Amino acid sequence: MILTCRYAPYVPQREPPHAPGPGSDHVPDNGSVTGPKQAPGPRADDRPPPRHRDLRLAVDRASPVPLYFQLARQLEAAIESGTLAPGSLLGNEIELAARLGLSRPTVRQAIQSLVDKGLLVRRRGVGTQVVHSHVARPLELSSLYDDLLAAGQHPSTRVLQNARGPAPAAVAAALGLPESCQVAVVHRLRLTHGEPMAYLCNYLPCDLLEPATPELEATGLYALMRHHGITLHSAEQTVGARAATAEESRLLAEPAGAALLTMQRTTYDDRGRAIEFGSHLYRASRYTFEFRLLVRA
Amino acid sequence: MILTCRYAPYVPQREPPHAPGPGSDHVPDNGSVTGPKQAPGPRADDRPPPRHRDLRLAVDRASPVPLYFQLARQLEAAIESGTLAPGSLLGNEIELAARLGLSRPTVRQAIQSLVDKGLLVRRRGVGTQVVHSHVARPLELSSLYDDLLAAGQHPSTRVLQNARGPAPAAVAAALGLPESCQVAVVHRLRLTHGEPMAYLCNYLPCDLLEPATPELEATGLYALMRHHGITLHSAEQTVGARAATAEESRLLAEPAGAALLTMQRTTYDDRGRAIEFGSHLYRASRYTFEFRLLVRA
DNA sequence: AAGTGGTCTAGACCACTTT
DNA sequence: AAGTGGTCTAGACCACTTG
Repeated sequence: MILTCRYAPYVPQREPPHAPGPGSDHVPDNGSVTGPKQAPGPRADDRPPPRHRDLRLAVDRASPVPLYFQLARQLEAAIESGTLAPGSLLGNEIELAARLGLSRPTVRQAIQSLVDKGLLVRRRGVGTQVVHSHVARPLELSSLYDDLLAAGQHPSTRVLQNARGPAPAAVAAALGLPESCQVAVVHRLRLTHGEPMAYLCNYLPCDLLEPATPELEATGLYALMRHHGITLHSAEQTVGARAATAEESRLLAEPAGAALLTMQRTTYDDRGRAIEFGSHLYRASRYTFEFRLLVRA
Repeated sequence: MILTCRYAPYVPQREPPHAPGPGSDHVPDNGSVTGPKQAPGPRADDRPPPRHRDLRLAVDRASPVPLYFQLARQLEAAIESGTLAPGSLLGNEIELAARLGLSRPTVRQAIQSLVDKGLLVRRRGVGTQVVHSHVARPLELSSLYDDLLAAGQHPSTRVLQNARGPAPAAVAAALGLPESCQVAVVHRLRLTHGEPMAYLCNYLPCDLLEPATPELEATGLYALMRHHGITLHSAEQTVGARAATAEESRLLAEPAGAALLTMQRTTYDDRGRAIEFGSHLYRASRYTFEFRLLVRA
């Protein structure tokens, strides 16, 4: 997962016509007292980076996969495998294009997609190089959903409630529905290895989808919605923390008043309709939320 | 802020040559029991969307600002102001290009940047339309850093410790430094309106920067690093929750054992060097973390 | 069948960085 | 001065959606 903070393409020096000059692209400021989870590679130094002209690259024009995407995948694989070492230069775009028999814009599109992923860095007058620390991979795959369904976690779902009812005011507002409109109300307990992990309350407009309990127990809500032909587009999330109530601590098998990680989310489809509002509680003792933040200067 | 979950461009139907087909692009599955913060616009229906050919657009070729960026800004302004109503179609790219005297790729670049921001949606065979709910704006600006420094919050910083010391094992690992290497250790209390808000512990390689206490009290750590010529590139963050220790609750003026929001972060510069590790504690009673998630199908 | 976006080409000029 | 990425053009063909 990539959290892009702000957009601001290169702009020549005279005239600062819009906000995003240097000094306005922030990454949040954080910190406390526990340890990180893994060591990146050895510390990078400032030796002149090696060049790579001998990379084996080839595209298949008969394939239905877009050329730029084929190239991007090969470069990504080379970076992951270490063939393209961190810090090495990619060789200029024109040469790369010539070697592959592609046009420069196509090569640029491939490279740009990797820059967007944080695997490459482009510097004008210098070249394109592989980011030194390649910690990108593990984090790309991590997400709350993946964490819950991850291999070896043996996730399961217990449906506590699945009914139709009037939307609470806050939910109606989030979904853009009239007050007290009927919605599908789903309360679930998500377990891993049979242990409770999260308590999930979701609300869905009932003209869109009323999930069946067996479906809910067999899969995640999003997979279910996709299966019903809904195209997810975006979501707005708020993460916080609070102490568990008596009932919550009972449900989640936590001590009374334990710290819980909270998340509220409104999800939209590709037409911009709100299709779901969720209010979730995670056991902080077993759960964290990881992501990667990219600063686009 | 935009959290992009996964990349996978359009791929023709035969042959699923790589992972990201439908069904592999997930948004995390969340939820709990409080209310959302604001109502989006009225619920979108399925009326045929209006067309917009009468939008006033013009680019200035004498300006140093890239043409695609000028266009993107104008479109964004039109969306925000409501001139381009949610759901309205943009008119096809060719026509738009002709009207502006631009080439199609340039217009596409402008549109793509707004699609990346989540303001527009493109559908093949249909057209480009404005996302129905335009809640994007407020969330774009929100970030932990912005929240703390936001207008009206009167943020301030109290430096509790600013010294050089050996890196704890976990910190050394995160920064890619040898065990017990000397690092700059900074402990700060961040206040808003004179009230404690967060307790921030940061570690920096001392060959990079040793911040002066007055600097730390006058500004944020990132602004300070940028001021010293460091180019931020990316960060990896982990968000969680736990109960406060006795000392933490005292520092943050919270009751004993209160739930705190935790965040750990490693920041990298544009050469991939780890330039900072932070471990932060936020008062959950006053602080949440908001972001937007875009699903790229 | 018509209209849309998705991809691709083969050039071009400019701005920035380094030597 | 040389080399790099940043931007831009004017076309082209294809795949998908809708009527």
